[in-house]
Amino acid sequence: MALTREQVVGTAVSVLRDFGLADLSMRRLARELDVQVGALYWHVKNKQELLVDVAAQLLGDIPAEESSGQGPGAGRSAVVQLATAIRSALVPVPDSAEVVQLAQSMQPVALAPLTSLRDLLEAAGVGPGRSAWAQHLVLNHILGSVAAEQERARLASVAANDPASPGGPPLGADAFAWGLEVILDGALPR
Amino acid sequence: MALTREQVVGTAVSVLRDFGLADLSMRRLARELDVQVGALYWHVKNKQELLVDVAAQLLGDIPAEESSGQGPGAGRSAVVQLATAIRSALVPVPDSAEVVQLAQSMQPVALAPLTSLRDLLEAAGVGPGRSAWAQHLVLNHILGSVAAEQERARLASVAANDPASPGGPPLGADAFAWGLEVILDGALPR
DNA sequence: ACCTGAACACCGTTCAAGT
DNA sequence: ACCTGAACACCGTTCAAGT
Repeated sequence: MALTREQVVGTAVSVLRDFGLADLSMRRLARELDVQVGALYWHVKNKQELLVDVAAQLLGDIPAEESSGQGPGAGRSAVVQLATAIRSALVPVPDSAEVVQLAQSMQPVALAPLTSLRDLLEAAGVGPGRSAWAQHLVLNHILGSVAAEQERARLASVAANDPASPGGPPLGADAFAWGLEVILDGALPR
Repeated sequence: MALTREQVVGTAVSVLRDFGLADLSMRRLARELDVQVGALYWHVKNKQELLVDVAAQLLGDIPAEESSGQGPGAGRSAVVQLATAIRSALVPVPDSAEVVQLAQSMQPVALAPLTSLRDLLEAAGVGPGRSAWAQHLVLNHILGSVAAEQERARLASVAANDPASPGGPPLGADAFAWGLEVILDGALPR
């Protein structure tokens, strides 16, 4: 049976999930699919385009809008919910922040949850001229937090039984939540 | 005359500045220095360690502390000043955000201006338990803004005379300043 | 339409051997 | 102490040729 683009993307996602971006090479992918490298280039233009699809799949399971009722603070809590969902989807996948950042810069509208984030921010009361800025502010916080947490995990697994702990205090879900509140406190009408 | 580590780092910085991270290979560096690749490894443990030094040099010219008087808002404006200085140092150097992020994750205390940023935030009134979180929040904003702006510049220079402008509204110094104010509004006592 | 085989032009890192 | 020469084990991408 013929190879499909979905198989290529799916295998790329699972290599990323299990081994990280450093191991996600076109040649490794071809080996995993029992195929020659050149075959991949019939289904995919190049590695960058493949990574855009990988990012889309990582964010694909996130509910699109989530209308969260009315009343004061409803818009704000919808933003918190979506941002937290994005973070949760990325945290378990190594180097996912890097992949999403690359995809976002190459195809600014290809990732639905990220444009949905901008809409929710606008609905929550950030000025219309500021919604793209606010979107980037929140997104940089998400991706930065995820990258930092994964880096910490990577160092911990390398250090293992190293008695000298690597300096920094633990960042995590609580640091992320705090930063998100700070941003929304400053960006939304109080 | 013998090659020095300073020469290696300095040449790496100038290749980064002129051609970007994709062109900053150990082999390219060796060619630029009229030397065999292996020679570099006598002066530098590996490429990652070299990039940490590159990041340090990029941030090296930034004034360390800048005591900005007393009175209300003095601490806050010192934070704004330092964050803006860091942004200004990185914006003209392609891929500098990536390099600094890598260096920061490998050697959390090696980059003086970044720890100085944390101290200023603490002095400006962010809770002592929150200063590391606030440092990361501001740093993610700086690096994310710089990366976005450089990516925009890269696309613009590739597109050149492409009539279809690439979607996103312009981000820049004003978007950065807005985001910084938002963060400080939320993080500092009002 | 879909894939193989093979090439092109690269990488980072190591290390015996030279001076 | 400092560097060369050469190798090892990789990369992404292209493309004639096969089926």
